[in-house]
Amino acid sequence: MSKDSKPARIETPQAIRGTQDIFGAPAEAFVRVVETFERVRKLYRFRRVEMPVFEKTTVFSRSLGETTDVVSKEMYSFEDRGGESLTLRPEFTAGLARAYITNGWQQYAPVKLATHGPLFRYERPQKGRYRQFHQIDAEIIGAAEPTVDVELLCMADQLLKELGIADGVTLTLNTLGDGESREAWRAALIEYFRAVRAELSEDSQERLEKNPLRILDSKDPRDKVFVADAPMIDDFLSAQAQDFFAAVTSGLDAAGVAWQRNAALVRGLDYYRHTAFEFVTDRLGAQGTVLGGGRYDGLMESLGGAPTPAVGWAAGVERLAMLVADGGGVAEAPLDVVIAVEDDTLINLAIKASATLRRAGLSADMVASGSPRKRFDKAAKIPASVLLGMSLRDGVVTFNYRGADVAAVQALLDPLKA
RNA sequence: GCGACUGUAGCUCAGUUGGUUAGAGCGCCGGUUUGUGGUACCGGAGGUCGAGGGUUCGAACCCCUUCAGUCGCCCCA
Repeated sequence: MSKDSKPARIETPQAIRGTQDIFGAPAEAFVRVVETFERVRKLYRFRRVEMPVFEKTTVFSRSLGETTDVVSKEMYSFEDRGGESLTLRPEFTAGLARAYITNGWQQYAPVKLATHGPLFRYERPQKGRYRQFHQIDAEIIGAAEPTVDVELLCMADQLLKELGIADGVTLTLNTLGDGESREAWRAALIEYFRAVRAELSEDSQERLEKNPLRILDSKDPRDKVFVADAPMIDDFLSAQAQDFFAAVTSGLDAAGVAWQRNAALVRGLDYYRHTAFEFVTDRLGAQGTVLGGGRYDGLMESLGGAPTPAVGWAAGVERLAMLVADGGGVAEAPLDVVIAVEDDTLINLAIKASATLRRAGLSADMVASGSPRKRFDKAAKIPASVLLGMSLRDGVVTFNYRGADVAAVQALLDPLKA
């Protein structure tokens, strides 16, 4: 096309902020995470669920609490043509709870569920945080026993080990107690921090009103001074709550799952009870949590269902994939055979050879473009077990094999020359 | 929403106190070695220096605005 007849240049649309196009080694790491999750989840007999990526907004707003920042600013909500407010799912749990209720999954209770896929949050992107991101998710719904908390954590622990990233990751564990324990603790915390209010950071002064438990994991040194001596949940636990937590920790010990107590680990939402946990690392910058979850016995009621105990966790696939990639990574699988087509008259023969190899279960690719004399060198740069140069010499089709163990390939392809 | 840093070729990046026609490596295209060869050599295409405005005789470089990216804060279901 001449310069004169070139059409006016169209501006290429940009990708949406916070979305990613994953390709090559990072994509391999991504599927490694998902495939490992699928394998491990079957070992624990978690049942696969496929869920819609959007729900009525109320599914999330009721479960999260109408007034929180999370609901008001950080969800992708829109109206459909009928004027109904819909939201791209920002988490799995609420949708699974809705499905449990609307589909009558009580009949399967206690039921172990596993799913994975994209989630959407309207946030400023940074390392390990995207607007469209992906999680793997496991929930056990309809069981109140600490045994299932242990099983769920055990599965998470095995997953991280099988991904080969357990070394730099530690399980931090806490209990929020039952409803009364939690309320008593919360009241004590408010009283304690109110007394020193003026000396807290600006952010924490606001947290005192909106979300006092969050002061406990403030990063500001002005807050940390007081956090160290803040009331601990342990002083407010009922006997039953103590027993529950003891059963979880002793179960983890029995399963050989290492854990660390973190008395400052909290959840912002009111429906969380008892077990709360995060697997954390210092290798991902500010985003230290690799996998997190807890027991949410109060959630079902907030969606209009019968009181139903449940516990679950979710983990960011991108964050796990980054750890997998940092720890040696995952290369794209090398080819079995690469064919350099050094003469254009041999292209159909090469196509036939490729098809033969692939039908025999061998991966094959061919280099058939550009200067014929450079194709061999180009093919030689592609990692493959066998390199086959196809050329025409004095009118004779010549196959030249290089690499380790060419015999099997030769046996398949040499007959094609005739 | 706030802050810091960064935008130069398809990719990774140079580019001096502002001064001729903006460079390198890799990649891509073509050629040389008439060859059993992952090496080497020669040549070529490809850039409105993110965009817009300003200062200046002159801007990739200085100033303003804007867009985008990265990292952090807030938030973290």
